[in-house]
Amino acid sequence: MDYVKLAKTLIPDEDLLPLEEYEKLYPERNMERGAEVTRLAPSPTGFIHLGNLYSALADERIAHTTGGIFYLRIEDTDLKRKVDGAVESVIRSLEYFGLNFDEGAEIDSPLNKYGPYYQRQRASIYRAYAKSLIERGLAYPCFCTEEELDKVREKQSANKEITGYYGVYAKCRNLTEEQIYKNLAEKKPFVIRLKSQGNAANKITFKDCIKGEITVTENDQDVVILKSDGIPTYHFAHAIDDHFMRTTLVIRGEEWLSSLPIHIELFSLLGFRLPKYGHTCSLMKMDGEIKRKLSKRKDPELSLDFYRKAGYYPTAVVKYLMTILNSNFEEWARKNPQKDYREFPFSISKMGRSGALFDIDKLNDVSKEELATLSAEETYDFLNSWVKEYGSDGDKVHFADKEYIIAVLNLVCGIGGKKRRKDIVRAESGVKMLDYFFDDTFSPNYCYRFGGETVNGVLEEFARLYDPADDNNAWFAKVKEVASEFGFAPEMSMYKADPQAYKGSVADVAEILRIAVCGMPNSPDLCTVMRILGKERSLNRLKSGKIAQ
RNA sequence: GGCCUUGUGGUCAAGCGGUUAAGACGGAGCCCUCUCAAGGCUCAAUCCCGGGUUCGAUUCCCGGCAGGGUCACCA
Repeated sequence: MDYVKLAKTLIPDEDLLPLEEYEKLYPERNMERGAEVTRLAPSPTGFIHLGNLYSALADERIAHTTGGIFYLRIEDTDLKRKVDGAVESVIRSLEYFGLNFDEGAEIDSPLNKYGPYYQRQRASIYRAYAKSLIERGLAYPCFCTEEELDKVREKQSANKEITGYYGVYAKCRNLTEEQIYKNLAEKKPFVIRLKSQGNAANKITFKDCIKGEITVTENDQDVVILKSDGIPTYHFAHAIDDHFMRTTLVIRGEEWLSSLPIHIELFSLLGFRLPKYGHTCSLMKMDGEIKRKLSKRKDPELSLDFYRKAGYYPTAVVKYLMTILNSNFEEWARKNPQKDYREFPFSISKMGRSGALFDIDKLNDVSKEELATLSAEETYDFLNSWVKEYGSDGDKVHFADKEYIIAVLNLVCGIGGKKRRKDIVRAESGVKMLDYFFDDTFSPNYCYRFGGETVNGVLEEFARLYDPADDNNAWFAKVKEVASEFGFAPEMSMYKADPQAYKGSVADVAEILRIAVCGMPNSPDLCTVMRILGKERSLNRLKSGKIAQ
């Protein structure tokens, strides 16, 4: 068969360059030894999720700890799934979490010499190589319809055979020249399939950077490389792009492991050197008794918006991911509390081999610790940025008074004090816990454990004694005074020694005051709370906290 | 179902022939204390099962079992 003629007929494009030209156009990158080129290659189907961030973080860390390049390529070969604005969203999302691309789609960089970074714009490269494969007798047109393919698949699975287009099932592989041209003349749509040279009986061992040694069987499937619209499939585009973009390390989800043999064959037939691969495990979740992959549809915590809305500090999410990515990260971070996580010697070989359950408790802990490293000013800025985007109108008004909020934060967080409080886990709940510092959001739960006479008496008496000029000691002395007056033990030790002799202890008196002032039995240092609230507001609350009789 | 892959406390996990089997989160308790938070201390809890190999297996081999992934003109 005249393959050259066939190639020309099938791919008549005139804008294709000789293959060597592409090699010259996209030369090997000039980099230090050991520098890795990694990439994030999402399809613009919507919004990226935690799993994407997880693997992007690995990509980014490896590229940037080795002095390499981290770039963005858009896999938009399937236009049915395209969503507008997705690319911008990917970039902005990663940026929010502190990950930046060095080059790629929509990235303004002088490094953009390996583009275009949208696969749709790279059609001619793919077609040039597909054409060459046809010329070499390594690819052929296939006229099978989807219905025919479905039928074959059904038959195969009924016979418990391996499904797919291979061996005797590869009908179009052996079409004669006449049949091909006849089909072409009839304008039958066709795809270009790889004429696989492999044999499924052969095993190949492959070293994955994350999973270690794995054995796979050689590919014998005549996979589609060019779809009927002339656009390549993932497999073909992957081989071409990662070769010409000079990717050294492909990090991708483990769902790709099973198609690795296809890629190995493609790289080999195309004469490209195989990049290194690292297949990441997926983030899992417990669904009742079942452990399963985090799902876009079922699990809101997979969406990155979830973390923004909930007000997780972006670095906290990243650090949480780091703890899963490299389990020695936590220990390192503990030893180097002042260092940026970026200084951590990230290692791909330390990545886990099996899927980790997503652990929100752990995230909360990391987040709490992270927030506790911020100054009052920084905390304000973070909370304020959350309020601007997701807060209520009331929150916005509250946050306009920066001075007041800072005073509150200094107390709530114990900033500047000897003991740092770690109350704020994330912005949403953090902002909410500030509610009682404002009259319009103060919603008390008067859950007193004493009767009206006692409560009202304590409240009235304390209001009479209260002087905002008092320091903590003087303030507490007054609480004790009130305690004695109403039959409570002024010292805990006294109460413990003889509980029967008292109505309760100072702690109970403080609780009464706290419930009146804060609307709940727990709060940070009450004396300071009252000082922040101011005399008038404090006194009002002592008054309105009384039990109606 | 075929193929690939994984199995250490509830979770993330170190350890990779001999260990009192780290650490962190979560849980329980104690201390501190005007409450809460923080902090300090303590405790409970793990090598999937069965065979080998070996003086000795959590570590190596085989077989079960249980998870996970994948079998498209989607990526």
